[in-house]
Amino acid sequence: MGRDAAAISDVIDNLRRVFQVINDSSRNAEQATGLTGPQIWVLKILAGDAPMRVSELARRMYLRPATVVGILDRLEGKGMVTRTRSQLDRRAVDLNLTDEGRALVATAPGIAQDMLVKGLDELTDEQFASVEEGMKQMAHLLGAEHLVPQPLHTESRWAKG
Amino acid sequence: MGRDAAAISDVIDNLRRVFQVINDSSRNAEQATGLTGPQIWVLKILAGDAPMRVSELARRMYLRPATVVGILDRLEGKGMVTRTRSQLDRRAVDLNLTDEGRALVATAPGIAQDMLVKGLDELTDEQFASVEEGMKQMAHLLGAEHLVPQPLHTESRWAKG
DNA sequence: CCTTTATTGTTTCTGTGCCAATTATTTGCA
DNA sequence: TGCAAATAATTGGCACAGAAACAATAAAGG
Repeated sequence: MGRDAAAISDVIDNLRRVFQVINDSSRNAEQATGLTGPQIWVLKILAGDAPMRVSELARRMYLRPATVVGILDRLEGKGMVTRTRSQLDRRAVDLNLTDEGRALVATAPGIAQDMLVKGLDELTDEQFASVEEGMKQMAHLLGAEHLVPQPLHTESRWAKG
Repeated sequence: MGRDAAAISDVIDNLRRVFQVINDSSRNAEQATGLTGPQIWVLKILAGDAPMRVSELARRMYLRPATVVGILDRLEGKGMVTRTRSQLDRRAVDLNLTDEGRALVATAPGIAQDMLVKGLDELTDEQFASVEEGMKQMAHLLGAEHLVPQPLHTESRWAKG
């Protein structure tokens, strides 16, 4: 192989660091609010567009309804969210924030993607160009350019060679 | 903000794609072998350096011992791995592959990190330089460059703004 | 109208991941 | 030597995440 193994290792280490920061960010939010990352995520979405149905929430989070049901159970148990059977469609459930939920989401810290957006915005043109090109290459060499981007969030099982 | 929102969005979409490919890769391996990503990962590590202790395995996977114990339980149940109490240090456990485990790991598909390494190796110098610089920037703007890189693998709870 | 089909939310099961506490053993120091 | 501290693996509890199966309800079609 032509390329320096150490340089490749550096690239992958940096990818790992990106993961780690986003994980840590989620954990910090957890410490600060007593809620987990996914739970805060739900509150943020509902704060923007309540009432909302379970299926729509799941769609926005790129998760299965079965998964968000569990998260909603815990949020409901903590008094952050209410479930109301819809009058129009009795299969559906309308999700709403309680006052407490609204209060919490107002103080919840920004999460990793916010940092990413803000950080990218503050780069010089030259720096940004290298990030832009680098990520494009990374996606390309994994044959991933054609994929519809999925969430920055799902549980990732990264196997390591 | 000075930067084009669409360009930022593209960068983040590509990061998402990288995640997705690695997730999908893990799932494919799962389909092909009947074992999960972490389980295959354990076999690959043991195939390279058996016997090995639980703590060393956990260290290499950047996971907690408590976590790999569960994975080992399932692998042992499937007859892929053996646990033997060490003679030298009776607290420790020596892990080994069974013949079946060795056979399986030989046929298990390469996983995402393998693709990443191979792909990086095949880039032109110019392409590689942009990936290298781009990832460095990405880690930097998350304030992550000082971190000891953690696993490309742990469960990631990515909150999304 | 009434049967078929689709949608909605839920439950159950498996497999991760973390932390905190426990047990057994070894090490190291007074 | 003897006892405290460190270490190795495990256990139990919680929170996600996916897949599969399910009941209730709605929509569509003959």
